[in-house]
Amino acid sequence: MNEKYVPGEIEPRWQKVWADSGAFHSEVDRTKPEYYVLEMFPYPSGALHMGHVRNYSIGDVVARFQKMRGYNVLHPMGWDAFGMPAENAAIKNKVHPADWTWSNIRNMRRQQQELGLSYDWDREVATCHPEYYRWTQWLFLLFFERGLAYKKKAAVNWCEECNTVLANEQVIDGNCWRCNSVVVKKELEQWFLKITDYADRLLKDMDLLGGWPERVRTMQENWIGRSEGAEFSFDVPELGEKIPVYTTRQDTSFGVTYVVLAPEHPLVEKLIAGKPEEVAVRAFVEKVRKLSEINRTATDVEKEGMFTGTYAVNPFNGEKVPIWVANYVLYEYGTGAVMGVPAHDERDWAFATKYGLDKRLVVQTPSEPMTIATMTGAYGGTGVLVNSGRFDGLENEIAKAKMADWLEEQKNGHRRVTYRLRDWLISRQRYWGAPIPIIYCEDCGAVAVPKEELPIKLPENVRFDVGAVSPLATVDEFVNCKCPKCGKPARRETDTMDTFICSSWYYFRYTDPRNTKAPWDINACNYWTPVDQYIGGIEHAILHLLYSRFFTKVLKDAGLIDADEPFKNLLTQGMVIKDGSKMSKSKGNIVSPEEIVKKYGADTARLFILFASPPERDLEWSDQGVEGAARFFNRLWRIVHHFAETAQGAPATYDAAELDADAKELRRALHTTIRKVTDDIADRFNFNTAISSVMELVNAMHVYRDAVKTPHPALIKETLEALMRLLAPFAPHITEELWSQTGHSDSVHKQSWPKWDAEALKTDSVEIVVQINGKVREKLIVPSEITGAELEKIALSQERIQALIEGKTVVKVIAVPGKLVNIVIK
RNA sequence: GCGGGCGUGGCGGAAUGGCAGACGCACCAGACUUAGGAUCUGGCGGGGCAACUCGUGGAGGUUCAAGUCCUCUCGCCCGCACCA
Repeated sequence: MNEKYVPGEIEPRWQKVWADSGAFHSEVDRTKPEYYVLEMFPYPSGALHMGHVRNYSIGDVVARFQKMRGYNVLHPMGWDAFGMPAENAAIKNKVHPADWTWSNIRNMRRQQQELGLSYDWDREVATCHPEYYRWTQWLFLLFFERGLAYKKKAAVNWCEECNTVLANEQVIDGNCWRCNSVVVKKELEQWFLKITDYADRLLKDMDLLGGWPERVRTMQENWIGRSEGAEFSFDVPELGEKIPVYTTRQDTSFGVTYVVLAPEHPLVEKLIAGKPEEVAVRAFVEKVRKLSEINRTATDVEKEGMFTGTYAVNPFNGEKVPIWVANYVLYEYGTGAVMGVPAHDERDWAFATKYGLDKRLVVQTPSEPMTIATMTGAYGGTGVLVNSGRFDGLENEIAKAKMADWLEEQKNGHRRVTYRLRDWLISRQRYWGAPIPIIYCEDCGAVAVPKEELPIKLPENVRFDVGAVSPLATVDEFVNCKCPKCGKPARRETDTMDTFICSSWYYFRYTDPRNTKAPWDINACNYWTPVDQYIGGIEHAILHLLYSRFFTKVLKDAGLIDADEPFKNLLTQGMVIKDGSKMSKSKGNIVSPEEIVKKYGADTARLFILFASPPERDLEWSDQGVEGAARFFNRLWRIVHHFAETAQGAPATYDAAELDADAKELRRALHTTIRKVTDDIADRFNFNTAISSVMELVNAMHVYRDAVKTPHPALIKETLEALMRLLAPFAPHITEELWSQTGHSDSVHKQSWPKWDAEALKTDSVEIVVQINGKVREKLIVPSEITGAELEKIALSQERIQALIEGKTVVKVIAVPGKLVNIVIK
């Protein structure tokens, strides 16, 4: 047997054995319960970083643990391989994006394999492979057929740096999610997916996501942003026009003192035509439109507006109110026009105050009546309606419903639900993505490419430095084609799809990755999905996780899957931090996983990462902590070797009742650990405490070693075997090696998860704390099965306790068997 | 502004309402050593010689008993944010 633990020798050897034997390959097996564990597939940027290592280490523990528990585990890995960095590399270094991407994949796959992760490599997918994006295109056509993909001209987000449009979800604080440069608005014709059709279901089905962190659910709820209100119109008699407004506070309609439009509103031109205000308003509109999204919408921006010179009529009371244009009204939300109720809306209050507009109180609090004169701001709370004609005296919540009813009766308006969520802009003016399979024909319009012609492959010889147009537009052989409907010469769509489309369905593809007839076999897919445990970073809380939910619902409607939701349970891992901030190249605080593996081994890297922090929390990297993990393995190695001979040939069973006190104690420690590790992994993913309890077990083995001359062979055998199995999901190599060295011919990873014996957890005696008024005053060792009444008697008879309660009145005694006695005295 | 989360030793972090600080790191002392950055043993929240006492951001409360439950409050992080 080897005297020293040399991970560099052990790890590659076992990795090869596992790969050669197909140890982690899985197939549909209906005799077993299935478990699908998935880590978010990476972008092949070049090399793994510690965040990846953390992500995969967590997933691997879950996968290996569930496998040992008897589940048929699906644990795949792949590549989110389309995207900008490959194209930027092409421009900068004159490498083809495909070459750059595939070489990165090779390198990162090797790094993953060196971590000993239990992936089924037979199921690997890469979104840039034609056999993958063929189905991305097929799915696009499915959306197109179902009326869920459409093209429209709109003011869209444009990143000057990336030379492409962005989805709303990809604009973070007014900046591009990728390159962080300022996003501008451009009027362009683009492809959208109708995610808004699913807004309500995306919201409602949040109930099915009990296994998701509260935080992520709330973020999605906020993003979808549902609000209930009413839409109705103000007449503009002099023009014969109507101005529809959207409000959630129709109960305050009698408090309207002005109406205000977004500068982009198409009615503005008509309203100002021929008025003295015309020139000034037009200049104002131009000024506002030029502002970037962030400058336009920040709450601290001063509210500015102008009177249009025209008036509108409030349908509730027939009153004439001035029509304004203001920078704080968003054209994209609601109807792009708002009723101004200064008394009951903070923004309106500020605006009315600034421009001297009227304020009228219509919701009153009868207990402490307010007046406009004494109010210092808008009142947004509940109350009773006043100054509201026939609605006077109603509770405002009731008035809301009554006034909506009235609008509907008058046919001048209706209830309306509005969402903040916008349709998903998915076309990109870039090369390295899945081409949108649409052909434009002069006669037939936008026509779907016939499915049998998929994939529409990316041409290889393309110039990438063409600026703000899609590189594909410059390739004539690609662009020119025939209309599938009428056969006339036609042009291909030259935009590619947002990479988030590719990643919205990859977890379904894993269930049947080599299917050439369909994106997946329905039966295989339904066997494995939904994903039982998904693991990844919080940065995808909205983007990827919302898009995937949307895709899943559409695919369910199309009959391609049974699941309502893609990911049953979600674990959002924390970041890896060093010196107080996230590891990044620019901060120069990167620790290379490859170097750590080289120096200490994969097991040590994994153990440290799992031990240092619970998975959801940020993890502070510590070189000394890694040393500690390595030290633990050396200690483990030595104690296993110390006992190996004792265990050799020991009987498989023994009579626990015959054990001496030291042996009993070791056995108790062992079974306590089995229970703790099992619960920690299964119930709460607290790998850090699971590992610490294994460390305690190893400490207990040292104590046993020092305490006895002749260790109990069968107990030692039981302990070693359980120890190896408990640690196997965390440290697959060293446990496999020690398992083999202690005379086992099969893999430790094929063993079943150890079970604890409840009988072994029992102790003959327990320590009881005796408190007086909640303060610990004495500790006793008593037989474990002692009752509360007996406990109380013993506690009170203690000399020390006697002395302390001398002369006082014992008010009450609480005795908790196995725990404590609390004596309350006065 | 709205929503979510987090505040515990020098550090990472433990604690079904029941001995606060498990486990590990760092540190200190000792052993073995020519040597140790290997290993082993012991110590390690503050104050106090001790008995004891204070201590989980702060202030109240519930309870025999609170890091844990409730109310208020302070600080930090994250998300959304002129969404009508």
